[in-house]
Amino acid sequence: MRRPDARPLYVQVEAILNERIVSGSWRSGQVLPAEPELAAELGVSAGTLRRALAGLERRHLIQRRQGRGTYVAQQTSEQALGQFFRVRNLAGQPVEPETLVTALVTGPATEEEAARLRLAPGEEVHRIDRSRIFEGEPRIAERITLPAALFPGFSLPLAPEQLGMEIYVYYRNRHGIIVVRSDEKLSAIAAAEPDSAVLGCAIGTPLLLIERVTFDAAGRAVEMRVSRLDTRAHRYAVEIV
Amino acid sequence: MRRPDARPLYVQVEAILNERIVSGSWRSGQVLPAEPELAAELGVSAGTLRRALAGLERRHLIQRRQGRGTYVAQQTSEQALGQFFRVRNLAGQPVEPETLVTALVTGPATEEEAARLRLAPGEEVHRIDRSRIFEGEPRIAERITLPAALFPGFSLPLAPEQLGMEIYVYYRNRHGIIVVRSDEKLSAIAAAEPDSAVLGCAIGTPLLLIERVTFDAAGRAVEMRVSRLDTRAHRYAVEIV
DNA sequence: CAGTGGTCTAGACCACTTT
DNA sequence: AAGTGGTCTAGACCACTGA
Repeated sequence: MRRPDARPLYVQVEAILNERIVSGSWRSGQVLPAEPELAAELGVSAGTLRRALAGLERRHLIQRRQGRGTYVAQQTSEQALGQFFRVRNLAGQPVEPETLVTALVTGPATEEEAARLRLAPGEEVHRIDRSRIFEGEPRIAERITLPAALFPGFSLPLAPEQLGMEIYVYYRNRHGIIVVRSDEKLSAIAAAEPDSAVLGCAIGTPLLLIERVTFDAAGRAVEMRVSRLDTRAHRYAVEIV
Repeated sequence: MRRPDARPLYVQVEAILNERIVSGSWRSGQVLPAEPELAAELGVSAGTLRRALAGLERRHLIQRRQGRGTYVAQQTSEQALGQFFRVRNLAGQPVEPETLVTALVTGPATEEEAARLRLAPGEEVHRIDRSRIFEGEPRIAERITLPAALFPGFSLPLAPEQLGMEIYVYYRNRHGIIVVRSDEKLSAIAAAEPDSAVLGCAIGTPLLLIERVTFDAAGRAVEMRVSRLDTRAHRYAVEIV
């Protein structure tokens, strides 16, 4: 293989395969060609291909299973990937909260949303407000903002109470959006009026504020999420993962 | 090489090298034997050895430099490793605070310290209280607890105001303590009296609380750190790294 | 059983650093 | 120039999966 490109071969191969996944040539859940076959097609040795695949696996873009094959990653649930903090109980077990979607609207991005998501002023976004409920008690108030251009038709099937976030994950898989990185910012704030209503806490209660922007394998900002956590009870531990 | 051990060879090799670093056979900053030499000594191929070295490098236990050699990792400053959150200003630049050590005492571990650090009841610990100062304003109040057994003679040169934490890093390197992992717990609390005095904020101000236990390459709990961050100003972003 | 990914080896050559 | 780690190849064999 001629190499005017200065990057190592395995890096180039990784980029090629990354592109196939991101562009949708290879769909979520699809099985890749066997290693010798792929190596022949790309004109590299098996070892070089394997090194590229290892990189993709480390970034959770593919899943390799001995004896079965290599698959494009599927993000079937929120805890698989794209969830960057986790709540555990004091025994150390992960706790899965219920989710209640309280609003789902589409409109032009605010100034802050546009800046964080790198959108042009006035571009449309979908906004999802939801609360997350632990043992019957709402502990997290959350707003998710998505660029409408990346999730076409997203807001049409409006039935927030029932659907939870399944459609969101579905759209992500359909549109080649595979989350690989997020920028996070932490702080503590006092609960204001709307938060206190959702979380059932007094105004002024200290809340853990997590502001997160998430990027996909193509480098696009695909989600902005602002979470307010009521950690009063100290029955749970919040960790960043 | 005979293999009653079920683990892959490269995993075994990695464990052997890990042990040499942890036990102090290879000191911090020391250069390792060249790859062909090491491979011959261990009776494995160069490829297998390189795979083991890659694992150690991923865990930051060694540093490889093309043309020069492979070195045991050196944790010369706190930001190198062993610091698990980072403060940035709004331009995204990392901000390095000043450090003021306010107390340095040695005594028996509290119940909580013993539990977190996995110590027997009554074992001695060193306790360091310090505040971290950004642009002249104290923003973090922090207590570091170290098992005295791992840091012998640590408290002897008592000059808290001047020394900062250099001695601590020095001791870590000397005693084969290389930090590789930490458990973290996040929450928000209201500032109590002592915090408000250190941080110069009103009682009740929301503070970001980070409780962290750090482990070294040998799996020992080597540090417990409780940090209270005043994020009021919102001139900084806190991220977990 | 055939087909897959996982391990391990041996050797050639390249790129970087220091003497 | 000599020595180091980095890349790339080719091929043998092992371990797992599913028909």
